[in-house]
Amino acid sequence: MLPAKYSPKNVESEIFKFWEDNEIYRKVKERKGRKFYFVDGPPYTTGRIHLGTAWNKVLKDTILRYKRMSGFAPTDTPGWDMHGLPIEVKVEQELGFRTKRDIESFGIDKFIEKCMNYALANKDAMTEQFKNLAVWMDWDRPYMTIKAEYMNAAWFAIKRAYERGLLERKKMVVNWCYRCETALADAEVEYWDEEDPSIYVKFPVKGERDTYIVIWTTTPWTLPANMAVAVHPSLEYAKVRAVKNGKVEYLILAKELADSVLGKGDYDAWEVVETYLGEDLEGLEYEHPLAEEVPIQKNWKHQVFFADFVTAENTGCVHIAPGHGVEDYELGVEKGLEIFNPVDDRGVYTEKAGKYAGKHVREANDEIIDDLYRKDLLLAEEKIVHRYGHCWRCKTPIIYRATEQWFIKISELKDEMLREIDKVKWIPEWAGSARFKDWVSNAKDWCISRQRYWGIPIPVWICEKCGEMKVVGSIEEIDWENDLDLHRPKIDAVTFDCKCGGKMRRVPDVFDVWFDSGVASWGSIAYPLRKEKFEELWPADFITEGHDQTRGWFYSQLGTSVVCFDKAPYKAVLMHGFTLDEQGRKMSKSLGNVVEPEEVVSQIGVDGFRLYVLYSAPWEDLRFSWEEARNINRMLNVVWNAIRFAYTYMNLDDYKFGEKGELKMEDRWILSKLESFVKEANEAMEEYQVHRVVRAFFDFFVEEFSRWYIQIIRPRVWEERDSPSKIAAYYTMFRVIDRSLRVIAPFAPLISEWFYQHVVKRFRDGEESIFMESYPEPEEGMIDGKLEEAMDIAKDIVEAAANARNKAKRKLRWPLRELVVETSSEKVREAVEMLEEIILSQCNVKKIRVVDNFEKEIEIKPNYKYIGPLLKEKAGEFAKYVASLKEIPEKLVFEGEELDPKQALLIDYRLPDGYEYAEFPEGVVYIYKELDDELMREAYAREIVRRIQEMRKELDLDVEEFIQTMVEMDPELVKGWEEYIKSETRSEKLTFGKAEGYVKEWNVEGKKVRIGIVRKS
RNA sequence: GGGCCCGUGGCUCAGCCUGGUUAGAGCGCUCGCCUGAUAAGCGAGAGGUCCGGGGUUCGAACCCCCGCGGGCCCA
Repeated sequence: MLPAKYSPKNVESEIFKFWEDNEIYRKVKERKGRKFYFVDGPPYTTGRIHLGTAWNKVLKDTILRYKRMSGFAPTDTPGWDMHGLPIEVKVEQELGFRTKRDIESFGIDKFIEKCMNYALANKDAMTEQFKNLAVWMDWDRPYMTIKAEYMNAAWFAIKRAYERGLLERKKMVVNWCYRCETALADAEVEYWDEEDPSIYVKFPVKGERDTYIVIWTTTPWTLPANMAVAVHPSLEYAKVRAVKNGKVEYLILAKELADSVLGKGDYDAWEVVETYLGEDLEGLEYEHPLAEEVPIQKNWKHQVFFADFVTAENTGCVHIAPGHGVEDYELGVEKGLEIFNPVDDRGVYTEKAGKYAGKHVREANDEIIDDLYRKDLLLAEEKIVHRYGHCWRCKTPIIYRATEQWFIKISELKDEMLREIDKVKWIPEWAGSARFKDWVSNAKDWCISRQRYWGIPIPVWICEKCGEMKVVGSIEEIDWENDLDLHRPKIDAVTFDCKCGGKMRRVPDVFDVWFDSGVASWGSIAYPLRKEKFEELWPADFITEGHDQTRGWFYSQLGTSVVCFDKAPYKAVLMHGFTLDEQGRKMSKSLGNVVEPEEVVSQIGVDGFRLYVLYSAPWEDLRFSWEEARNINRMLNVVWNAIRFAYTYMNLDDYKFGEKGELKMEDRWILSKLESFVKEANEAMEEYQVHRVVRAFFDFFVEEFSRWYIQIIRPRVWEERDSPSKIAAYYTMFRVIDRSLRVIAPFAPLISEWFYQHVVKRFRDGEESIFMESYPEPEEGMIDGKLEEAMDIAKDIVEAAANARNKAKRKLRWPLRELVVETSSEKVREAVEMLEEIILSQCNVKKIRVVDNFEKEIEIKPNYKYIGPLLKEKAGEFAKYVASLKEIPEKLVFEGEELDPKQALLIDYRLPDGYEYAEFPEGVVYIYKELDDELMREAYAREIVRRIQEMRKELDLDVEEFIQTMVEMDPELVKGWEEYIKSETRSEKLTFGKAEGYVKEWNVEGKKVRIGIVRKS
């Protein structure tokens, strides 16, 4: 016997042990197969996986298992993204560090060692978590971004970029984290709402008394670096005469914005005195508002320029600080302005900032506002809540700073990248054609340098003396001791001799970690250090990641790959969603709505978890719901019970698969459904539509197989040994179970393997593991569309009959004389003919009849509500006329007036006595609800049988055990059904008299009946 | 301001690409049933302006346009 209840824990522990003891994964992997190059998007080694990571790997595992069963030998190397700020930040926290200086004094070598140990430990912890989700990947041989052979792949890429003129060092305004003291890529900036000052500042126009240009900013701290003001050339500007406390000022700003801006200041009145276009303003000079506080500003000329990026918002005059804004910078370069940046790496003003030197920019805001106020240059001050960028790791608000950085010139590669996107198969299609293309179209040059420690060192050496630059494209060009020793600070000690006689030293930067993972498609197979695999496999056949990777891994990979090979590194991309909480919010620690994968697994098991996440469309976000998750488990339990049912009898009879017996209609039907299901699964998998397989599985196995097929064949399995009909049922059930399990095995590997070992291999020879079996392909010859359609109709009829019984209050246990199907459909007629036996037994009726028109009587009554107001006093006469009607007239003419019969008449159908009806899609079903004596006796017999069965159960008798039964009742009530009762209940003897043994008193339809049973030992 | 996705009973979602019976499922609810899969299982019923408005079409949840609401990303 199989366990009565599905216990995920027992199944899991047994199968995990079985796999391990027998090295099943290794054996499966050794099998030959067609190539399928899958590249694992490396999760960052944070130490714990979350729901989304778990979903991601389960999705990958399912596809890999499917591919293996389908004759492929997919690559399944897991990857780990191990460098970068997140780990540095963690280690810094552990050590209590606050700045880079803490690291330097601690020692970079020791710091790097800590980072490495931390990353390795996290990797191990996460590996265990993934293994516990039954993810089969090559865990003993992962690719790691910290390995020399991997770092080499990044060096190779940067050398290619250099050779193609796509590597550039330039001063550029970048996202800067002053806590981490490094540049950040756009992909590393997270946006959320932040409250900032919103100030309107008056810049005094040179040589014109009391005249000002009005600008607006949310970053007062950038004012010390102001170098210019920008206006839009074709926007209309105004000089406004404004009066405050009797004092007159002239303010220059966009005309259409004047009222709203002046309204914010304390002006008593204002009027436009002059207007001009933006282009007329060019060259207008002004004095820096903080020239006294920042004396260096006195050295430079400040004037108005025009620029197209200016919009009619705020004041229409934009404060330009080329050292602190991307557009500002570009304008600055164009106009030959000083790229003035008085802020250091830590976000602290340098000496150049005069009065503010030594202050942190975030703290300086208030002081600057005060100074402006004191100088009467502050027109208005407000607060604003707006989206502002933050460092993705330490959450510090970023600032923009002009610094020297290394860039990949994406701007020159964009067209090629966009072309490559079109060649990739995207699932869903819009992931590529819309979302990704949009990102790439707007991409700027990629800043790949970081002023940090824990990363792949940028392999650029520069001569101290002559500035000559050398880009190293292979680790073989330098000495390295072991594969983990290419990190800082060791690499910093490597120098080259320059032609000029000087020493070449490495630039101190490390790579953006997105560059690390960007080279995964060849780094993971150690190219170019080793060539064979690359030549055989590249590019990847398939990758899958979440939609956040649009600007992450999908992008970084495409960029590096186009640089190196002019080609996309992947052929197909499945973009999956995010896991959200039940309300559709992001899961986050601060909201306290985080659900851990382990928590889910402990409640519903690994297979339950996997099926749950694979149940909905992968590209949709997944709102996690406990209710839904448990629901999956209930369905799995039905699967369990269905297989257990089949097993019980097949096992009892020692069935061996092969014998087919005589297939009946229901057998042929479910076998047809099985092949339709297999077909659907294959088609869906080819499109990576995993959810369709899971849904089809539950539909088929729970709905069709368990709830319908097994229901129908139940009596057949307790026929005598060797009955051809019973053998046919066994054959059918086995085939269904065997093939269904193999279809669903990639999704629910543990329970499938368990059944394979305990059930499938009990009745036929098999492989050592279900994962050495092949994935079923549909045998289309067995699909019988007509039969499937007929069964749908039969189901509808049975359902309607149940409905009618409900109305007539006749339980299913009570047999009924007749079922009439009224229909005009030939298909229904054929279906009834074909499947009569099934309908009869499922409806528990003796006879079924199909008619075009059931002999019912109609009663026609006038609709007084309608005719009353129309016919007034003639209504009574009309009623008489209606009473004479025998059938519904097509035309209704009364007293020369034509009436619409549909409105004027109410039709009542009266069924002949004793009938009840219910509708079904193709007609109406009628049952005859009265029971004659003969039917009553059968009904009683069934009632008695049911109660004896329950008593057997209470005594915990074996299914096969015989008993003696005594019933205290009038034997006439079940006359003619004695043998039936005996055989159904395995009673050797049935007597009507004093009950002995285990005795119970029952109330059967109002009659007291005492039943006694004695077990036959 | 721009791009993308989503909006279907109380809840979670299929269906939409490829227009065509009376729009489905599960959960929940109400009422029943079954009892040799049984601390399970099954059925029926109630419950839907398929976000709104236009358009195309003989016909629109589905295709097109314009809105509204939510989410993500970008400015």
